[in-house]
Amino acid sequence: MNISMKSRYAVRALTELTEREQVQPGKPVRLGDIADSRDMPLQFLEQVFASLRRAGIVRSRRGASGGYSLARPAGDISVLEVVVALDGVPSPAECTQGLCERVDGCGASSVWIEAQQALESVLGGTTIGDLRAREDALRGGAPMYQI
Amino acid sequence: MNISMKSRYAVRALTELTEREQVQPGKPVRLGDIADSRDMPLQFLEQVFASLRRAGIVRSRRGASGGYSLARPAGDISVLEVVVALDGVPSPAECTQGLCERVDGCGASSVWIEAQQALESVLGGTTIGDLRAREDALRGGAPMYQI
DNA sequence: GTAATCTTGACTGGAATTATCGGGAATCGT
DNA sequence: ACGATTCCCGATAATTCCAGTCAAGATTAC
Repeated sequence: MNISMKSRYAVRALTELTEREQVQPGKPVRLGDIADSRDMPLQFLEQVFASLRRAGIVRSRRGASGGYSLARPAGDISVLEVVVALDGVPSPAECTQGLCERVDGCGASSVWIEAQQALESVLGGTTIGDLRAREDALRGGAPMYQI
Repeated sequence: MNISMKSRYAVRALTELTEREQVQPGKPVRLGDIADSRDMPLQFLEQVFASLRRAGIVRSRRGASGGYSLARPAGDISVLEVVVALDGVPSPAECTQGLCERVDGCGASSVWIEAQQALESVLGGTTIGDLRAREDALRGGAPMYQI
C-alpha cells in the first residue's frame, strides 16, 4: 500500500472540517484555516482536497468566502473511502488483484489477502464522524486510557 | 510499514524451504535451489536470509553441501515474525509508537492503531507451516475456491 | 475591478526500494 | 592439503516513490 501523509492529512483535515461545520452549518470552510489550526502545509492540502473533491467526498465553492464542505454527513464517510481516494486500495503487498500466482504462488499470497481484508474491515468500519466524536471524548472529559 | 519484496521473498522462500525439509529432513537446503525453483534473485535472497538468520528463524551451514535449515518447526514461525525481521513492525501509518499526538491528534490516530492491531493479528496468527499446508491443498486436490 | 479562494500541472530534493557486484570466510569431499 | 562449494558482507547503482513547493489560471463575492 502505504497509507501516506496524504491520507493522514486528509483524515485530520476532514475531522477539522466536520468540527467547523458543526459550529457554522452551511458555511464553506477555508483550506487555510484548516491548515493553520492543525499545522499542515497548505499547498499540499490543496492537492489532497482536489482528490477528495473528485472522489465526491467534499464539495467546493470558489472565490471569496468560498471553501470546502462535506458532500455527505461525516457519519457516512468511512476512513477507507478517504484512503482509497488518495492512496488507492490499501493492500499490504499488492499481490491481491489477480497477479498473485506469479508473485507469491497463491499459497503465500492468501495471507496478504487476509491482511488486506482485515485492514479494509477496520478502516471501512470507522467514519470521520466517529473520529470527531473520539476527539470530543478526549478533550472534553475523561482521558480515555489505552485499552 | 511497508511489507516489501524482502518480506514477500522471505515468506515464499521459507515455504519452499519447509517443503524441501519435509522431503529430506536434516539436510540443509542450498539457497540457489530455492532461488531457482521460485524464480527469485539469488543475491537478494542472500541478504534476506542473513536477516532471517540474525533473527533466529533459520540456521546456516557453510561450505560444500551446506545451506539453510529452519531453526524451529514451521508451525512455530509466524508470518508476522518474518515481516518484523525484514521490514520492522508493520504499521500502516507509523504513528503508533508514542508520537501519535503530534501527528494525528490521537482522535485520528486511534484508527491507525486499530488497523495495525488487525494486521498483527492476521500475520501473527498464520505460520509458515499453514502456508505450506495451503499450497498442498492447492496443488494436490480440490482447487479451493475463493471464499 | 479586485481581492480572495479554489484548480491544476509541473517540478524538485531526498529517501527508500530493489537489486547487483566483488570479494572474503568457512566447510566438505577427496 | 586442496579445490569446489556455499554462506557472508559491504559497497554501489538504478529506479521509483514521497512530501512538499512553485507558478499560473479560473471562478466567485463584494
